[in-house]
This record gives sequence, structure tokens and C-alpha cells, in this order.
Amino acid sequence: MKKLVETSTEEKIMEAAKEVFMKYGLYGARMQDIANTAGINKALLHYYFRNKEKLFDKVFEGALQKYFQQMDVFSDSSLPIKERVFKYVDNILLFLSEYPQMSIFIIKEFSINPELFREKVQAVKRDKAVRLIQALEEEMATGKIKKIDPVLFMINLHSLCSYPFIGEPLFKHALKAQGKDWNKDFSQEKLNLSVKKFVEFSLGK
Amino acid sequence: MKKLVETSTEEKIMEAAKEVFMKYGLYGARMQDIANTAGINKALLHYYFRNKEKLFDKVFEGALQKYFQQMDVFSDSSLPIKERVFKYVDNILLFLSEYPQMSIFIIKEFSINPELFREKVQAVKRDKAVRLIQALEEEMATGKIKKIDPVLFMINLHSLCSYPFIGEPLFKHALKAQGKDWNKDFSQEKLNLSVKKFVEFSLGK
DNA sequence: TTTATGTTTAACTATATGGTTAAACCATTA
DNA sequence: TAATGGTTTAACCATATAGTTAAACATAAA
Repeated sequence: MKKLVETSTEEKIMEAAKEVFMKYGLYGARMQDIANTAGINKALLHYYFRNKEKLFDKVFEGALQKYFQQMDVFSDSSLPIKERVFKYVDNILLFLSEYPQMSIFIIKEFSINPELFREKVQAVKRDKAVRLIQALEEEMATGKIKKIDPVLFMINLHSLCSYPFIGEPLFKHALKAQGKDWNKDFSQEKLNLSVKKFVEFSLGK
Repeated sequence: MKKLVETSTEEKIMEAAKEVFMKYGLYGARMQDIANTAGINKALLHYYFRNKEKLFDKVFEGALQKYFQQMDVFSDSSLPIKERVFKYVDNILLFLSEYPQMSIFIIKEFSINPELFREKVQAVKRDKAVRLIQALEEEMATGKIKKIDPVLFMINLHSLCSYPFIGEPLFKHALKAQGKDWNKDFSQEKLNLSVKKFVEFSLGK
């Protein structure tokens, strides 16, 4: 029973830390805020994770892991690249529904402190992200897909998937002010179809 | 001469504040950091702008103004909507080249403190953002463009324009790790063409 | 040169924040 | 029941940070 309670507290802290760090970043986040969110005493944070940086490290590491895990499908050479991209779209949209601020969190913290996290990002990301580019180049060479700029395609793909979740609060506000309803006008399914149409348009012969 | 020096200092502060607030947000930014960036004494910040919130307000207000100004073109009813969108793409990409973090700055601060900025955002944004949607609906009704989901189109458009600048640091890192060169693989011109191709594909009959 | 006025700074204050400590609080076991 | 050991808390401490103040500085006018 002891062990269970322990894990539960640690998990509560991690969940709260994730939430607060994602919202405010390493500099903007307050330990007291994290403690309040987790519903525990501030000293407990230091009991489980020595200090702010260590706690942030854990959160950031986990975020990287989960985020780039979504790109594993790019390496599945049993599928044609278009199918891999389709699968990726399914994965990432589902993932971002749960953590809408994940992309921007990773990008921001990495830009603020590149030297501190370069190795960590490197280690987790490895070549997962660029596998997509390599696969695109291969299928272009064999004439299976259209000749396109693979880097630009990768950027566009990430843009279409990530930004809707990042910008949701503002989009919501803009629509509401005009009597429209975000929840009626936007859905993960619509976005999914729309992105895949773009992929089809870009790659399909 | 006095007046000139004054303006120059105030401007130096505003520039520095913009930079630091965009990087760290209201909570994460430090007045000392802003003072250092501006190359002045911290007390001067309070001399020109009473406190942190007031300074932030000025910066945020200016950011809103400039950002939504780019969307004025959506209201130019002398042009067909596709032309308006093309012009918007030109505008916003140029603007984001200068302030790559502008979209995310506005979104983040607005989400963190919606009640504080709702009116300000409302006042500046007005219906600029949704004018695009209205215009799309009009031209769909008259059969000038394809029948599409206008809200989804708006989201995709913003995604394709904003995210490349937001994610640049990470993209850069990903490509460099694979021996590729961001500056060779990405350019504003390429992106411009690519976005317009998407617009053509989405609206064009 | 002197005075007046606006600008800039160093030194300071009060509070917020990250982090520590010692005591209290369980649950398990001897 | 008493002892043990991990968990949790209130009360601290040291430092960082937003904001203030009084004095120094500079410039223009008298």
C-alpha cells in the first residue's frame, strides 16, 4: 500500500508539473503553483524531485519521448510513404487532442535553452523526423510519388497538424465573437480528412 | 535634443520589452532582463512605464495592432477572395519574417489571461479575422469558388503561414543533425508559393 | 554662471520564490 | 504495544525580483 500511495503522489506531481510547465515554461512556472495544482505541500516537490530543474527535466524528457514516438511510423518500410503519413496524421492528431500545447512547449523550451537540451533532443529525436524526408526522396526517385520539395512538405504537414491545437483559444474567441460555435465548426475528424486531402494533393500522382 | 533622447530611450525599452516578453511571456520575463537588453538602468523602466503590467500592456497592444493589421486586406471587396488571400499571404509572411514568434505570443498570452485581454483583443481584432470566412461564404454562394469548409480553410491558412516560423528552431536542428541546411532548404519565397498552391487547390474551380 | 527641468543612476525596500529542516504523521512489523 | 521507516507538513532561510527614492547628471533658459 505504501508503494501505491507513493506512485500516486509522484504521478500527481508529474501531471501538475506537466500542466504548469506547458502553460508558463521553465522560467514562468512557479513551484508553489505546481504544488497547488497537485494538491500537495510544496516541500513534497523537493522530496520527490530535488529541485525545479530536475522536475522540469523529467517533464521535458517525457514530453520529447511521447512526441517523437508518434513519428516512429515514418520508419515502417513495409508501407508506402503515403500510408505512413496517413498513419502519422491519425497518431499525432489523437496525441495532440490530449496535449494540445505539446509541440509549442517543446519548440519554445528548446529555443530558449538549446545548449542545455541539444543532446537530449538529439537522443530522442534521432533521425525520426527526417526519416520522412528520406522516404519521400526514395519514392520520388522510383517515381511512386510526385516530385516535391520534401522539406517543405514536412513543414507543411507539421503546420497543418499542430497549429490548429495551438491556436484553438484564439480561433474559438474569433468565432464566438461572430456568433459561430467552434465546437460545431471544428473537429478532429474534419481536420484529419483535410490534412489527408492535402497529403493526397501533394504526393498523389 | 532632449525630446529626441527621450524617444530613443522609450523606443529602446519597447524593443527590448518586445523581445523579452515574446521569449518568456508576461510571467517568465524579468524586468532586469529587459533593462539589460535595452542597455539601461532598471529604474528607467519604471520611469517610462510605471510597472511591469503597464509595459506589457503596451507591448501586447502594439503586437495585436500590427498582427491583425495584416488581415485588413480581407475586407477589400474590390478584389475576388482568392486575390485577397494571396495578398494576405504576402503580407503575413513578410511580417512574420520580422517577428517570427508573433502569432504564438498573442495566442499564449491570450490563453493564459483571457479575461484580462478579451476586450483588447476584441477591440483590435473586431471582425477582421472572420471577414475571410464571410467573403468565402459569399463567393461560394455565387459559385465563384469551390464549396469548402470556410472555418477549416481559415485554420489551415493560418497554420501554413505561422507554424514554419514558430517551429524554425526545431526544424533547423532536425535538418542540421542530418547534414542538411535549413537556409538552403527553406525560404520565404518557397513557402509563399507553396501556400498559394494550397489556396489554389482549395478554392480554385 | 546660475537656475530649472527633465533624465538617469545607485542604493534601497518589501515581497515572492526556490529550497531546507525538523517535527508530525502514518502504516507496517517485531 | 513499541519501534521502524517512509511520507507529509509547517515553519524557516536565502536569494531574486518588482518597485521606490534620493541624489547625480545633463541640457536649455534666464
